[in-house]
Amino acid sequence: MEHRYDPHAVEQRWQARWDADGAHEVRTDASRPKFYCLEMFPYPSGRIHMGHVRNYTIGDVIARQRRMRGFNVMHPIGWDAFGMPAENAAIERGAHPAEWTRDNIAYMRAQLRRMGFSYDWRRELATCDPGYYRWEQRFFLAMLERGLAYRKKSIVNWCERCQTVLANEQVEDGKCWRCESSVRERDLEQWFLRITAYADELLAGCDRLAGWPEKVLVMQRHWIGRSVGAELRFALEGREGEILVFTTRPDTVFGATFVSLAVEHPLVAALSRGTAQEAAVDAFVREVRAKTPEERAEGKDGVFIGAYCRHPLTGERLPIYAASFVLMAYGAGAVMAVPCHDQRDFEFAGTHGIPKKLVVQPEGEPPLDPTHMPAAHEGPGRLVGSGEFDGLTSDEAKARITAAAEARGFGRAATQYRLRDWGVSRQRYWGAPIPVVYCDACGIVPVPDAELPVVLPVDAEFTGSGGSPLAKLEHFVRTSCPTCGREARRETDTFDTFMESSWYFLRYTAPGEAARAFDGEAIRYWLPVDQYVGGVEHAVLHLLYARFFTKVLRDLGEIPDWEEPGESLEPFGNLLTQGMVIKDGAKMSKSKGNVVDPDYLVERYGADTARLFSIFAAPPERDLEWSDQGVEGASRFLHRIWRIVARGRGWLAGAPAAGSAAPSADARVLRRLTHKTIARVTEDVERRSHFNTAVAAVMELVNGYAERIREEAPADDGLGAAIVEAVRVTILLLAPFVPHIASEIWEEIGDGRPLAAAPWPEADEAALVQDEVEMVVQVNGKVRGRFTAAPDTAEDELLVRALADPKVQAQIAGKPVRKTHVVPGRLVSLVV
RNA sequence: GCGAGAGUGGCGGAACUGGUAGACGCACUAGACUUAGAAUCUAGCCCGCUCGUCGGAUGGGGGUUCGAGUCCCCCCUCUCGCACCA
Repeated sequence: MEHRYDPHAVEQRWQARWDADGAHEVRTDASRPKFYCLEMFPYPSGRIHMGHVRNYTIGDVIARQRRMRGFNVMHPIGWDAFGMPAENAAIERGAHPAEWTRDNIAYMRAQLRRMGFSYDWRRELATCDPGYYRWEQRFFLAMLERGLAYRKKSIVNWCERCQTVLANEQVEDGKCWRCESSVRERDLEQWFLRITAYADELLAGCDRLAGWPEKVLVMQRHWIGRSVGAELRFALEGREGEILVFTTRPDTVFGATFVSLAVEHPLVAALSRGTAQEAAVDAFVREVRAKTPEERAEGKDGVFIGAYCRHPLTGERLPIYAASFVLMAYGAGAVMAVPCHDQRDFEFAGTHGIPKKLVVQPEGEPPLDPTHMPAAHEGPGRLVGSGEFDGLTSDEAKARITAAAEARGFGRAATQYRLRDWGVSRQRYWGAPIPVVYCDACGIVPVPDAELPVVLPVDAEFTGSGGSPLAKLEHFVRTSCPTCGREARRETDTFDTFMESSWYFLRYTAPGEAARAFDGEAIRYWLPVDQYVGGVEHAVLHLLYARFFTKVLRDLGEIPDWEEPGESLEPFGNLLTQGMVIKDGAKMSKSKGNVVDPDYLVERYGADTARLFSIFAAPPERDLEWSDQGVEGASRFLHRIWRIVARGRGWLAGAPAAGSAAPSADARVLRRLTHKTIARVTEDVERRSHFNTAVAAVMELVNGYAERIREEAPADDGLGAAIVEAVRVTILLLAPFVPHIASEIWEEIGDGRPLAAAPWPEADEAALVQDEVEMVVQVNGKVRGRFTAAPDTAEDELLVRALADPKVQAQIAGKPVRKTHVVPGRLVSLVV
């Protein structure tokens, strides 16, 4: 052991040793309990950033601690290697996306190794590898066969800058989630995955995810957005046909005084044609469709389309409007408008002079007057003006009116979701090719399994304009139809990269398998992921898609079901969403110029300091404010431990003296601190995931014995033994956080076994027992005195001792004590 | 607007089920060591004063309780998510 702590020498030495020993390689072993610890894999952007350091340190602490606990721990890493930055680099710098990605992976892999993360590197995978995405192509074709993948022309979110389509989840505030430019609507033929078919299971599964943050579950439930109501049909007046609407308020149907259609609704053009309104409707539709989604969200505009429909129950004539706020993509793209009981319809009716009809009267309130209501009444109540349904509560009426609609043939119960099917086509090069062929004679033809993978060709040109480079590659596009053999065209779109990240955690269980996607035995053993760690920004995107994919793969028979029969199959048992790394009040980003490079940290202080700082500065789920001085503090703590141990190495390394018959009070106090610390750290790491307080507890322990370690052993043998125990425990408890320095010190003063084989310490209950506890005496709620007593002192006795305190007597001042509370081991409370 | 979370020293943060508020770290102050500095060690470090085992203090106001940072009600501020989903 060197006199002075040299992090680089220590870290290189142990990293080399772990590699040589295959220390973190794991195999499926049914005889041992498993623990699957996973962090969200990185996009190989070039270099790791502090967010990665934090994310992967948290995961590594958990992985290493569970290993010490005896679990067979799988801790894998890989690369989310497809995506637009690689293509942009090609356009800007001429580097091929494949080379750019490969070089980035090489650099970042070296960075992760220098951090000392305990990955099983044999399981490493990159999603741009054809050996990976070929399975995805097969899953897609299986989905196609089952109708879970389909092609349709639809209005899509188009990002001009990225020249591609975006899923709804990738549009934030009307802007592209990656480049933040405005998104426009565009009509395109796209491939979709039928995630809506799994809406109910995805929703039900949320209730079983007890190990997820409530906030993420709330976001997912809201995103799925299940609403129960009815579909009702309103017959057109004077011609064949009807308007289908979805409503969650069938109880208010008698209050409908008009019907609103989305401007994209086919009946808008059809019904207005030839009427006096035709020109006005055309102009309005053009105006609205030219708007960006956020512009469109501003007002509640609309126009009468010159046609009427009939109320299904009263036969009344209702005008039909086209309205900007009605969404074609939700429900039937049409709504029955009930001004008195829906605020949007209320406002719309006001500006267009449409009558309002009250049909729900809130109970226990004076009757509402539709002509003087300041706002719609959207709450419940009893029905009025609704014929045979008058007097029913809203809830009763919902059921009765829906039943009536069904019986009379103008509607039925229906459920709608906010969730839309997942559009997976991207007009980009650097992604997995979609394995289908278009044949003039046979239509859409899947690429036969034997011809998979459809490999992404390397010889594309990257100009940055004119759409996908793949479409310009004749030798790729021109192919023959697998069915009829005639000339055909390949699909030139590639998959959304969220496809690859939706199943990588399954592939880690059998990374080298060339003949099949998964090994069922391995899946059954390792899944679900016991702890998943990643950024909250994926609360709906990645985490919803991955849950969906897991269920689909089960239904396709690709993976076994590891849950109880009838339960939703969930991939991630526990989820920890870590906060962002902040500097000067803002997220670290190149554009803000507030980035701290992990390489600099590791060079200057070493990986253990970088790890310790990112753990200690804040609890994991909260944002972490960067602090140069905080890093200094972390480094100082490691140097301090080194120094303390180096000072006492002469006697600390010897075998601990067996506990002498009657240890001194000093020794007992230190032993108690040691075992209290074990209990606290274990609780913080395993149950609370409060790694910052776990480290603080170890620091307290060190403070408790540091000054007693001199070059010479203390004269008190019992104390010497207690110190040796305390130091060893310190190193064991720190091992998951700062594994290099812990290994080095353990080699010097450990119990002879390698640290890798040392178990996590167990708190000794007997050592925790206190001889005496400090009792507090409160008078009228204020602390007025203290005394010490044995923890098992009787309550009567404690009361007597409390009253004997002169300070307490002074406060009581002869007044009668009206009430007493004794909490043994804590306090005596007196009221006068 | 709706939903979720959070407001504690100069700073990051502790206080888990109501029981000594401010653990741990940073910064700061004084002292020791040193030619000097760095490093290290020792002590102090919420505010106030009449310097006491004193008074006040966990965004503001009220309540429950012997006792509230913690529970309940009202208000203020901040962060995040969703925002015409019929």
